[in-house]
Amino acid sequence: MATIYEVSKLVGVSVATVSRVINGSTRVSDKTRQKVLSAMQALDYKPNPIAQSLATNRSDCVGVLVPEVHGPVFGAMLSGIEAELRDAGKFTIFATGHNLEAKEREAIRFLNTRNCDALIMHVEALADASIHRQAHNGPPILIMNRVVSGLEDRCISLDNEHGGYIATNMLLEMGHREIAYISGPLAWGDASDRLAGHRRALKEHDQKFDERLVIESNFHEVGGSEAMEELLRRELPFSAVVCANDEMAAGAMDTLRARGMSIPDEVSLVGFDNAPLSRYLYPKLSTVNYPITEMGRMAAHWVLENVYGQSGTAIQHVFKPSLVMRASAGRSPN
Amino acid sequence: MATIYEVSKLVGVSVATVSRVINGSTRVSDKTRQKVLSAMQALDYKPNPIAQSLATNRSDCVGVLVPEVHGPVFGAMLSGIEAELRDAGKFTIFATGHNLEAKEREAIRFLNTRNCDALIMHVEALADASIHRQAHNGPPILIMNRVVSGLEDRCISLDNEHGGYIATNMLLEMGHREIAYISGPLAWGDASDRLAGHRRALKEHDQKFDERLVIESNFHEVGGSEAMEELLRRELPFSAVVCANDEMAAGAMDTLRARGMSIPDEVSLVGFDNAPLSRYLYPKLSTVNYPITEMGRMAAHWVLENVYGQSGTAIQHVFKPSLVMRASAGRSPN
DNA sequence: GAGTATGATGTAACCGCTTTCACAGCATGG
DNA sequence: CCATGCTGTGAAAGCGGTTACATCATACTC
Repeated sequence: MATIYEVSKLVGVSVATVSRVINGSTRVSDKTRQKVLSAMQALDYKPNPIAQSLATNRSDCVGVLVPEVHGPVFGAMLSGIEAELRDAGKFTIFATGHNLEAKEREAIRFLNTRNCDALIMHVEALADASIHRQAHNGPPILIMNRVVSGLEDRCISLDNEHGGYIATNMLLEMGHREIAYISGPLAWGDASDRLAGHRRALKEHDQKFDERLVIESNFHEVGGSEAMEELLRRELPFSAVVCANDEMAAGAMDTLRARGMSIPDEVSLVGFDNAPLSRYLYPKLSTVNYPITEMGRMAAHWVLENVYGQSGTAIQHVFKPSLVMRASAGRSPN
Repeated sequence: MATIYEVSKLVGVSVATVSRVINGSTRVSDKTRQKVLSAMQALDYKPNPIAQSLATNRSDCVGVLVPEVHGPVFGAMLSGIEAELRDAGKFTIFATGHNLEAKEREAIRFLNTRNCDALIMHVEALADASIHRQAHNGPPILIMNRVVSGLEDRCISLDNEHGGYIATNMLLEMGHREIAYISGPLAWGDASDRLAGHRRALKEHDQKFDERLVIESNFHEVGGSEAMEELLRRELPFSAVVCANDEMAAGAMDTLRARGMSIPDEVSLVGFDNAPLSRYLYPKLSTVNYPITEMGRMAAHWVLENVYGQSGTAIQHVFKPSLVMRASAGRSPN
């Protein structure tokens, strides 16, 4: 690889001048700039990004911390981030945290050693305090799907309460009255917000909330399946079930089918996330769309603006979910 | 951040000695090493990886080029690669190529500018010649899911022919005789290899191959759906269908259901990939497992061994797919 | 005990680029 | 005609490490 010295030698100027051309500094005469540019071309010169990083203390790398790479949500998020950053010539480097505090902490340390210019993180287990610490010591951070108080302007999240609301509201408007709810772990903000939305919808329709129709589960397929079994065991009437994510809805659907219950004729089912799997279920799952790819793009935008000083669109911190109607939810049989 | 100079000053040795301690060189006395280590600890010193890269001409970054991040296959692959590399302290940085030649080329150039120590790439559109060129000019490369002649030792791939064989073989052993086949684009090696396996199985069971029972489609759900419609339109008898991937099987399943045909009682269905969606379909899809995560891990292993000189397991270049029996395939009704 | 191999450490060049500061040359204004 | 202010450029000092080579004890050989 040619170096900046060879370019400067070929043109007969100093490396400083070549550097100025590379970085688009205005303080170079047009004639010199042209000569430098053609020399760069002739030598097929490309600045060494490592050396640039060392000199400028920037790495052009953005670290992304996700629970998992595969899986519907995070893959889509990474995808949005990468697309946006690459357009801007920045590199995405990622690590997985598996929703375990130790792993998340370790992943952050790992990314920190790389001198990332910014960190975009989706952490579940890490305490707010740790996030604050990272925010104050390390590079700028952006937090996905979580609102950390005191760092609201660093958070990009979904209005989960609204999502829970529109799911239940739709069912109510279709005539359902007894609506069961399979929740995620209520210690997690998104799960409890979704449930809160559900409760608000009930309240607005003057339906009283019955705790016995709520099962706290784990966001996994098997959990959804077991939760549905538990619901049936309780022998309370219900004509619809809201699941706090699509995977649990898939499990619930399995259980209902095993019992020979028809969806949506006997029981309507609504999921949350609009994950790819929701389209493959039978019947296709009505669900709440989680615009995770756009949220990823937005995160990248934030970084481009606030870290790399590129001006762009206004930042949207809170995204609104919307309903996706498919076959699994219908009018109440009553 | 503390630098190596501060450490050396605190201990009263030269930076060379500190560097030797960092890099585990043996030529340091135990006493000195201890002093240096505790000074490093005291100052919370971490070597600057950028500076190390500049000095050693290594970046500790491995570039990964995938068609997409989301989607079942590539997410899982990335996942395997990342897990393995991170354990070794190496960074994964990725770019997407979208199976378009221009994008793939551009992604490689992009990764090249980052001085990756190695490239792991899953490219579909790029011609063999371009791959050879990259192999000879850039950093070491590893090619996933494709066998490039002359670079066989740089390829990690699935025995697609075998996969096609076991799918059809299983159906034959269950008594099926007329077996239709929905293929991917035959211009792609994996698609044509799978079909070849199908034909070999037929031949070994003395069944003649009927071209009219084969539809070339596009690996997408809608394509599978349309292909199934076309098959039905041809009004040839068949009791089973092999689909060259799970997505097309999902589409085919939709069509069959829309026609009121029961699976597997009237038609058995087999997919390929063992993608997550295969478990969500109803009935759950019998399919051929594609051990993509392990293949990703293996790719990472190769890099660790051949680029970073870590010794490890033997490299397996060709992976064997295996059958995953679920509900969508049963005995022939005849 | 002189000669020599060996092991621990220091010196300084180097990796490729950025950036501060100095300075020459030239136009401007009084 | 001289002080002044710009412009374009170069010299050189970093950025934070690694490493070839030199140096100096020390241990070993005979």
